Amino acid sequence: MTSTPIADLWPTMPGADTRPEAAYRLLQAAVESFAERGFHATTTRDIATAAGMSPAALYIHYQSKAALLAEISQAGHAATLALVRAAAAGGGGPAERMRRVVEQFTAWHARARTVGRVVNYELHALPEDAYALVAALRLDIEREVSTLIEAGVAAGEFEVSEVRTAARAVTSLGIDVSRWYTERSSEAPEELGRRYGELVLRMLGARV
Amino acid sequence: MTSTPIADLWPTMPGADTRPEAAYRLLQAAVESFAERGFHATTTRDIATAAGMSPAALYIHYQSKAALLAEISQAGHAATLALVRAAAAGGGGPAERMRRVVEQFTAWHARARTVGRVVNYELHALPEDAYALVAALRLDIEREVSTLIEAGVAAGEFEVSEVRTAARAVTSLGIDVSRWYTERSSEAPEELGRRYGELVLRMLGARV
DNA sequence: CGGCTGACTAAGCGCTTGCTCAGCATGGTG
DNA sequence: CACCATGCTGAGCAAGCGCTTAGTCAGCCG
Repeated sequence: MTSTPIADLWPTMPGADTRPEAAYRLLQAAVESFAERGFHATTTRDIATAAGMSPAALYIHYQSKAALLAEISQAGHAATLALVRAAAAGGGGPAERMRRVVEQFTAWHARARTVGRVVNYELHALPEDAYALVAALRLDIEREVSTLIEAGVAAGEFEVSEVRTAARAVTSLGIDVSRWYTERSSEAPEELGRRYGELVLRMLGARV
Repeated sequence: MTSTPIADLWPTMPGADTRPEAAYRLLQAAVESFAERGFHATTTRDIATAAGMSPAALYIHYQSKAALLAEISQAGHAATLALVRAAAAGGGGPAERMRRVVEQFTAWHARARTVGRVVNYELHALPEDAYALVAALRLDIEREVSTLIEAGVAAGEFEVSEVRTAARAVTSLGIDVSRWYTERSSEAPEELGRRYGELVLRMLGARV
């Protein structure tokens, strides 16, 4: 509810955004419902009612209930990958860049936890072609983290025995935030990000 | 499939286990289905067929589909809590005990990943009374970890700024293993446990 | 103004769902 | 032998599902 609205995930470039406002409302309602009850427990009537329409109106804007999920999942994954790439590409050494990645990755999963839940826990409900697309994006995110860890090891800033396991642990920590974080959590997303950044750097053997 | 069968979660004390074999088969089939497709996407026909029976036979052994889920979730949580308590209660200092907890907690979520998925990701589908019971068990697990961290800080073995956040991170790492671990994962559950134990100790500021 | 278009609804179709029930085979007991 | 409890099946019910269809209506263009 107070989490980042879905509309923030779509590019708002002038002219590029011709989607009718009703389609956004449906998307937002779908995110909320899928996150709370899961894809299969959500009915098209739930989504349509929450968006203030009749069930039939949904099919004017989307081909199916699964198409809604696919759109949410793809946009969510694309946004996450962009966030990680931007954080990793900034200035500084590997440790500084890793801290930035974890801070933002974690904060995103806390702030956009409803989208995050759909993105991370409704993969199995995706149609096969949408799944393939999304799986590639997930691999890219993991690779970005792995590359950063390798850079840190090469620079002598990290001490890691198994890069893949460490990369798994780092992304895993962030992803799981979307499972347990609630609006009643005591830490603000940014504060949680800072703390997780600290924990991860120590985990990677960086002198902090 | 090659993950720990559900039967291992029930006590096999002589005399205490009067459950008919067919009930175990249903339980096992339900775990497999719930883990793969989720509770709501699984039909009673799926479960019954996988157990080699007609749909009606299910209702001789369990009151409802939800009762099957409740049984799985409660047994799974109870087993996890027992595992954590046993690992934490063994000999050694806080660091040694924490290493043991993480090793076993992690290995369990890898080995029993199908049960783990149901336990961690189908909570929302539980009837209210079963949910309350299970939520209490989850709190106990988290408290066990928090207490151990506090002991480590008091003994000067850990250096942690926020105990609750650190405890969240530790349990979070283990839980998320059940999401991504597959039988094709390169590391055996025990090896993954050892690596995660190492990472967590460094995260907690222990000199290792 | 008439004609058209695109967003929307009321009604409901075909199908699947969780669950029920009457009845059948089996095996132990008197 | 009769009797019955146990474990199960085949058939099927009521409810709810995703999605379709026929039709309404506001707004724009000439």
